[in-house]
Amino acid sequence: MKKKHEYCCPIDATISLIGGKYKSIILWHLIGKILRFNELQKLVPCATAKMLSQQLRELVQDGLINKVIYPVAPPKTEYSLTEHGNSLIPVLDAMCSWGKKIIVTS
Amino acid sequence: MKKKHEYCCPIDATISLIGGKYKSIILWHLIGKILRFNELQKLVPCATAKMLSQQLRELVQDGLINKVIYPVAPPKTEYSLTEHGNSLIPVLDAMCSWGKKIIVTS
DNA sequence: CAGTATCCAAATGGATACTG
DNA sequence: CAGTATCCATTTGGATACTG
Repeated sequence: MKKKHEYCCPIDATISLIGGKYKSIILWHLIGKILRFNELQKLVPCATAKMLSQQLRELVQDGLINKVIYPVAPPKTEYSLTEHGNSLIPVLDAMCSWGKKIIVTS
Repeated sequence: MKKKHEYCCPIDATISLIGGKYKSIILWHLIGKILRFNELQKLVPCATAKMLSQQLRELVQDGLINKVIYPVAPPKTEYSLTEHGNSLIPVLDAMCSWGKKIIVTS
């Protein structure tokens, strides 16, 4: 997902940030919500814990989501969309609408 | 890009069809156009010929693009969006708009 | 022109076990 | 709870050479 060279087009830029296998799914679940790690695990059952934490880490690095760690026992973390992440909502909505159509069709 | 299990959400379904590294870029270039293989190669320089033909084949299989082979010498083929492919335009547009924004910002 | 074949390197992803 | 570490299998992707 990281590219050092220049993008060949705007779509390329978008894909390089949200093209990860589970990234758009994670972002979609975070729209208007604050979720903890195990809540995301339940919502994205197709991703293993390893994959989930990896993708979350990259999304944090790319400034699309916030991660807040509460220094309590047992550990508690919360993930939410940043402003930048919120700007993706139109993209996620379009993907979701199209996905719904092909699910009922198939 | 093929999944036998059920999708965990609509976004998942969309990703499984257009989540390939170059698929959305190819589709975007085909909006309102009919392009030949070598034209697509120039437009998507980040993809090798192998990758391009592979992704095109999958897109044809998934019913998103048409491939027309003209029985002439030298060989000539043309790729275009199907009706189903056209229904993706809102998704591609959203991805493109967002990509433009992050390119100027970065 | 429009690809395919082959070989190989790198990235991705899953299972299991473990930690603060 | 919220992860990380390790190992390993699969997938992806690039380079090069070749074909109808």
